[in-house]
Amino acid sequence: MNAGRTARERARAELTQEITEAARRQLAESGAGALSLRAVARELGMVSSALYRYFPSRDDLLTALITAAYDAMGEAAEHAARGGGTPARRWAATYAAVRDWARGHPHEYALIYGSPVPGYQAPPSTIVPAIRVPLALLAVVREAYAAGSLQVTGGTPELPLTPALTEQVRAVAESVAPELPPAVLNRLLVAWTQLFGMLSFELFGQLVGSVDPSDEFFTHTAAEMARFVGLSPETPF
Amino acid sequence: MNAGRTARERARAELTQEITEAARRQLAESGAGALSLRAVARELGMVSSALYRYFPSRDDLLTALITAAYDAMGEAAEHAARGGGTPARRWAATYAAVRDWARGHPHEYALIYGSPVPGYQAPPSTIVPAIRVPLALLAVVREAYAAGSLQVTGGTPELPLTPALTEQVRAVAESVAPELPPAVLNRLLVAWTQLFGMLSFELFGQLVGSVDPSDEFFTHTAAEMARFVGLSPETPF
DNA sequence: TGTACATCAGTGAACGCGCGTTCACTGATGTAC
DNA sequence: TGTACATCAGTGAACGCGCGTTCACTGATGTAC
Repeated sequence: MNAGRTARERARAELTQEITEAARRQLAESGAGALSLRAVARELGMVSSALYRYFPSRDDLLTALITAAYDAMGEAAEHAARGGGTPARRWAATYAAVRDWARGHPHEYALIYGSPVPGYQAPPSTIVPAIRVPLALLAVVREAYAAGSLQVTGGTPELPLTPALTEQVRAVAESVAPELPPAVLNRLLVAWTQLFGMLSFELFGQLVGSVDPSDEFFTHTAAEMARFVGLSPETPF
Repeated sequence: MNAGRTARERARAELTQEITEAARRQLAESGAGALSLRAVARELGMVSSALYRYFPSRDDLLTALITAAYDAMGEAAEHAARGGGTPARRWAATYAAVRDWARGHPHEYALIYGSPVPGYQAPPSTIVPAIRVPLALLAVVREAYAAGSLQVTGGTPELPLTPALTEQVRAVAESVAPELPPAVLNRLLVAWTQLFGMLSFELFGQLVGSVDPSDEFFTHTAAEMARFVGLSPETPF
């Protein structure tokens, strides 16, 4: 029987959760600058050394936060990508979901897409949550491709990939979308980097004085990028 | 005569320069985490309080660094944009110059394009240096447009801007390129955000496991984006 | 050219602060017989 | 079911560290007459 063991373990699991939550809250409210083991302990009414029962070091707490942030954004993206309508519509919805999450959680966004935290090295376990957003976009493209509605060169005459780039992109495709032509996956990578460049510029204040507020710019660019990767606005799914 | 005044003032100017340089060096070598008034003073063999004769606070030193970083990158971009060849070639050269600078100065890049520094608010004086890169790209496009070699919709069928977006973009155009159609400037904004999204992803480690190293991807995307804004690869300038 | 005074650069000590981490400890929870 | 022991959570004090900023000061550089 593990009822006894469970009591202690349940408490442990709960408190681990509470610590992560408090840290997330502090990150969300005051930014990475205010995030520290001691501050988290203070918020929970514990002594700072007690946290070491749950996280062996500050970096492990950071990893938990980073993972949680990627997962939250990834989930929002996946949910939107699974929504209804044409592929172009779902593509745009995914863009919007990512932006909404980012604007709602600017400090968490900065933690994962801003400057690397000094002295911190993200462990490999963060890779899987980190690619949920691009995989959600990829899923939309794959379904359009499977349905035969994808315009492989996105309406633009072909600009051929070099052999080396083709090889690199093919290696990526192998593990995530073997059926997709490299040119398509390459364009998806371009769109992916554009999306987060646009978002970072908006959130980090780089757009002040140009397209700010950037709702219109964002929506239009989402549509433009949908077509760039080959999702034609006219094609119903 | 101001020889006397000059002696003191020259010393002052020199030391101000030395402080900025030491700070820049420390930022470049150890990142923003290691940057502090005290560390800079230490490197110069001064006592930390002495720096207050030159910078009223840490934030003013930060501003000097941010301005210097923007200017260095902007100068590299402008130089490349003024180079020879077709507009598409100069466009690509500008992309390459920006990337080279960023890779050569990752911590300075992170300072200006990464997460905002906690508690720091950039003063308006940083705007002018901050837009040197996009203005360099814009200059290339403007010349192509003036020469009549610009394909206004970049080879793709038109995706019309909404009235609100047109208005916003036109307002930007007014101050930097009144003759350019909003659609063109809008695409330039897309390219601009893509460029820095791609760069940040490369430098901040987001591309690990996909197109990394990203030389090929970067070069190809530069060409693709040149066409996206309407610079046809075939058109000599 | 010389003297009296004002300006300024740099010193050194101190302020109050917060940080991550270690360590010996108390007391509660769980386990084995 | 009851007792003896082991495990674990949380405490509180302390470690050594670095930070930005203030302040009264010394001594050098510059200025006015």
